[in-house]
Amino acid sequence: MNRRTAQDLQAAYCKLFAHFGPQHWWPGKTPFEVIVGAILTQNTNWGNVEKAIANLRSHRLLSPIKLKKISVSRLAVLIRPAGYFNVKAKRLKNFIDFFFAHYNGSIRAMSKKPWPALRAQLLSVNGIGEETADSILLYALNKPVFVVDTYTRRILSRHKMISPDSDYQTIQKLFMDNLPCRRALFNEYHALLVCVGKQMCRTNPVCAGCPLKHFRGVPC
DNA sequence: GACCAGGCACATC
DNA sequence: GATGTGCATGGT
Repeated sequence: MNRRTAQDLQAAYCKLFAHFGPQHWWPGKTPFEVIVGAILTQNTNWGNVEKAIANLRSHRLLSPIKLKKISVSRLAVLIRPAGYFNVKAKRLKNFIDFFFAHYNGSIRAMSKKPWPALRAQLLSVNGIGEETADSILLYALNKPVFVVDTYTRRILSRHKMISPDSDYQTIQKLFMDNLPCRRALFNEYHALLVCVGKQMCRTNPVCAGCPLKHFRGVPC
């Protein structure tokens, strides 16, 4: 653990939490719905994902067994609003196949697997990368794993806590080595980073009202 | 009409 | 190993 880094990460968290308050993530009704959302939200606005999930719900398809039975082409039509619908339909199906092959479609059974081993398994599924795997572990299965996304990288890079080309695991390790290993903290912190990231200007270095303004001597 | 959004896999060099 | 590209909708 690096004392300065730990202090900075904790200070940033406090600023974000004081400004935005609790985010109550992930916005999914069940662990399975969280997993579906994690795959559908890849490089996509969450609002579009909600439309796709609403379609699945209105057709009563938001269950492992129903998605197991549906064809990829019909699934693609239903998730169309989420974008990349052909790719994502295959990815959802890949996950479902994996889910039944290893855990008989049971969240409880999957959750019993030690998370480092489960993470490796998830990464072997075509269409599940590091962020999606970690989102599933943290938000669907309540494992103490930090999720790194575009916003996390952008914010830490701007405040000179990482170099812009740091890889996923380096950034994840920064958080996990320097914060208490608490699921609730990792959950809230990532949600808060997304929250501030959404309103952060990507070009203008000074954002009025940003809770991280001048954090570590950087305008915002 | 351009730009962007809570990535990932694959081809190419 | 690093870099580039395809995938696609909907909001601003």
